[in-house]
Amino acid sequence: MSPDDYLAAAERYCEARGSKLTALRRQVLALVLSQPGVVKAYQVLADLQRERGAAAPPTVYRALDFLVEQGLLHRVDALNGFIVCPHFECAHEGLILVCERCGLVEEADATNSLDMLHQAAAERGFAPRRQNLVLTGTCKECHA
Amino acid sequence: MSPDDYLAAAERYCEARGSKLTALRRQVLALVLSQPGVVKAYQVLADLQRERGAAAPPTVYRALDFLVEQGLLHRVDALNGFIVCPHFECAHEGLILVCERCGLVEEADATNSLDMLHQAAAERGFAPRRQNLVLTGTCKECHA
DNA sequence: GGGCGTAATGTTATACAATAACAATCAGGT
DNA sequence: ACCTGATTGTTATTGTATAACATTACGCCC
Ligand SMILES: [Zn+2]
Ligand SMILES: [Zn+2]
Ligand SMILES: [Zn+2]
Ligand SMILES: [Zn+2]
Repeated sequence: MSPDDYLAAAERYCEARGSKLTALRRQVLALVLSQPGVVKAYQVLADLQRERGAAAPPTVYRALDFLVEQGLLHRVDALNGFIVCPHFECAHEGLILVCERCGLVEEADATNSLDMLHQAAAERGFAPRRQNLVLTGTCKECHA
Repeated sequence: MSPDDYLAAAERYCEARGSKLTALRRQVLALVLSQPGVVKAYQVLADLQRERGAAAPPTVYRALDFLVEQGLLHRVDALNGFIVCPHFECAHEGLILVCERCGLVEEADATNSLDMLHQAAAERGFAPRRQNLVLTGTCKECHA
């Protein structure tokens, strides 16, 4: 899906769920889309400053928080960064794979596998609400 | 296991695997042990400064990195913090449960469940080396 | 013991990440 | 026009982590 298509789909998605994808938020989303892999907040900030002239950290953090809230982005704690969710429409549980050789970051839809984890948590009386699962290793391309 | 017993076991463990648990590293480990739940680097730094008079961030970060490397601590990315591993002796895959009500952080040994995740990753040609898995929710005590 | 190489620690400075607090603006409803 | 709540702007600060280089401690060979 091209960035433009993604943006259009995101518009419709927010419209449908009653949240407002404002010009600023849309611009931030476009900036994230314009880069491959994981994107850092301060990188977005720098890009935004190039396009707008002035911007401060809260501006970009608020927009990123909104986008994560809507499910358009996922935050990757292990990297202090964000990735675009390729299938925000359908409810899903994310599993993030990080290649330590080439830096590739991809999202695997591992909904089934995660049931096991939730079960393991439930055995200890723990009720999970959200998750942040990262596997670090080597991707397909980088296998020695 | 008491902190003293833990420290003694850690000594033997490092000895056995040929790594050096120096006085500084041992002191940092003791400081982490002295606190419940998740511990932040700058908290350890403050404690260390109280005991030693002077210390800088690299000192505590290097010690923490060593302890994580040895498997005595786990880093919890989602919290920018560290927890003591209660069973560093046996190889295991960690799953960290974080209660958003009371702040409790515990480690569940979910080795079996994780096979599924690794399998999901393998299907994409990805070879996981290490992981950081966090579930956020409510613990047994905090269920409304 | 003296010299040597490596690992560990000390020191200073800086980079990177995130939020607090408050002001100004915008958009929709009455 | 007026009110209200959401969004954005602005300034300042706090928190997290590492770079770069100096110094010290330790094991080993001679
Ligand atoms: Zn996703
Ligand atoms: Zn790779
Ligand atoms: Zn553990
Ligand atoms: Zn709790």
